[in-house]
Amino acid sequence: MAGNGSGATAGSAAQRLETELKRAIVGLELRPGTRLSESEIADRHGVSRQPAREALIALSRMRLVEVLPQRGTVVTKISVGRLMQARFVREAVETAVVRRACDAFDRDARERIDGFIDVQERFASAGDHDSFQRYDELFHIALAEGAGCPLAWEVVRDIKTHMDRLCQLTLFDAPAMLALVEQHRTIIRAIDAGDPDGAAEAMRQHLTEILRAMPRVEAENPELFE
Amino acid sequence: MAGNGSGATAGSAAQRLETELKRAIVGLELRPGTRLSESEIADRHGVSRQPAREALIALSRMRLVEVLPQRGTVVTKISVGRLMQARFVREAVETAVVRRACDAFDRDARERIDGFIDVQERFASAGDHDSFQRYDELFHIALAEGAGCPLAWEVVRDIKTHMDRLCQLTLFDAPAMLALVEQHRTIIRAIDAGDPDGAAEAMRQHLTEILRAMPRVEAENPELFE
DNA sequence: CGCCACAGACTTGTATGGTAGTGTCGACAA
DNA sequence: TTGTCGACACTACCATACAAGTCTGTGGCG
Repeated sequence: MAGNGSGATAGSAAQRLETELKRAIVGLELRPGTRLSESEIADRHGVSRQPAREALIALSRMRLVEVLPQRGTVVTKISVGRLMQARFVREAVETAVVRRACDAFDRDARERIDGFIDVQERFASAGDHDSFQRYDELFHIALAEGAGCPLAWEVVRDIKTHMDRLCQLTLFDAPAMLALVEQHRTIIRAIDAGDPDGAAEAMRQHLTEILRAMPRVEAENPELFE
Repeated sequence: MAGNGSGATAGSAAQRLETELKRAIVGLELRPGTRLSESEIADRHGVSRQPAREALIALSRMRLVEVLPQRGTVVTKISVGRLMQARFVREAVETAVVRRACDAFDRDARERIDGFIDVQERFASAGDHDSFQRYDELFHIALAEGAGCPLAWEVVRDIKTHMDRLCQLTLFDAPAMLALVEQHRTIIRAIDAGDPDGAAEAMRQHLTEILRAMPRVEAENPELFE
């Protein structure tokens, strides 16, 4: 209850550590290749080794870190190949979601989305990259929920995490972010119009756009890629 | 190396426990609603509570169990709604996979598949449900790998696990299993013919078929559903 | 007879000590 | 100089002990 300015104190220490480490990895405070250790993380966060261990195991499940038994744990490097596969899977799921959304879309979710887009547009104009990404996530969550398939979001979530890590390097400027917001609007317009093909195509372009800068980013930061 | 006849002794105790528990849950030896406990599992398998705990956490991530803090852990009941969503997501991913397979398909994987289907057909004729499912899994793995998207399988795997649990209740007879094998052949034929729409439609029907018995199964075993 | 309080036996969560395995670095011999 | 061997420091992994919360059953009271 005491105002958690930002560090949401989730239930268990393990979960808190997990979200905190995830944030740090996606935000590139922990750069790919960084060596971690249960003990160090535990000490640094003032908890025991057990929660730290469980957090690292969770992160290894979503391939944000790689734990090498009896050797150590490292932050996984960005893999172009895996990101291409990730985009492929995400495109398959999210285009299917928007297609379904054209048939039937939950009204509450539909209204929420308008608000999300508006707020996201403001953050985009302000160049607030982190808040922009937070509302981007809310948009895609509401899309899945509105289409009646929250499970789709659970599948997409981990994939999006990796894409977000790349986006941290892409350093979108305000116009680029505004363009992405406009793509969200295009998707929603197609859904409202009941145009499945148009919605799917808009989503496809949206996801393609996000990774377009990958070659440049890789050329500029080869040490972060594998 | 040394032939692991069946009880594949994976690396860590936690992982061994996880696969063993997963097998037991999918095989309905641990029925939905069963109460578990870290201590009991640890004792029963002759290890400490820690590996048992990690295994349960892993299973809770894929929603095979639900752990209620300070209260207990239960095997999740089968949810019709979630299974419908699961089919939706799986259909989205796997139809995309077969479409891509029509463009380019790895030759080694292609050859492996023929073998898988033949073996699976034999198990189907023999009415060996477990082995049938094992080769069904190998088929879908090879499909994803052959299409160059092993990540797609990782996404589908957990979903398929839940569908497999339902299939355990469906009690396919030999003709039904042979029909499913024939659907596999239809998918492959469409891929060989370079017919994306045909392949996708065949996959769609295949996945629809699997869940067709769900209403009957739910009516016969209401206590296993939520 | 019905209801409430309390005690005990559970549960998961956390902390800590000990173990086996791996890479590293330095001494030593060819 | 180079190749080899050995002690050491470090890791994740496992076992055990403790803490905190929840349900249950029971006994006393109204």
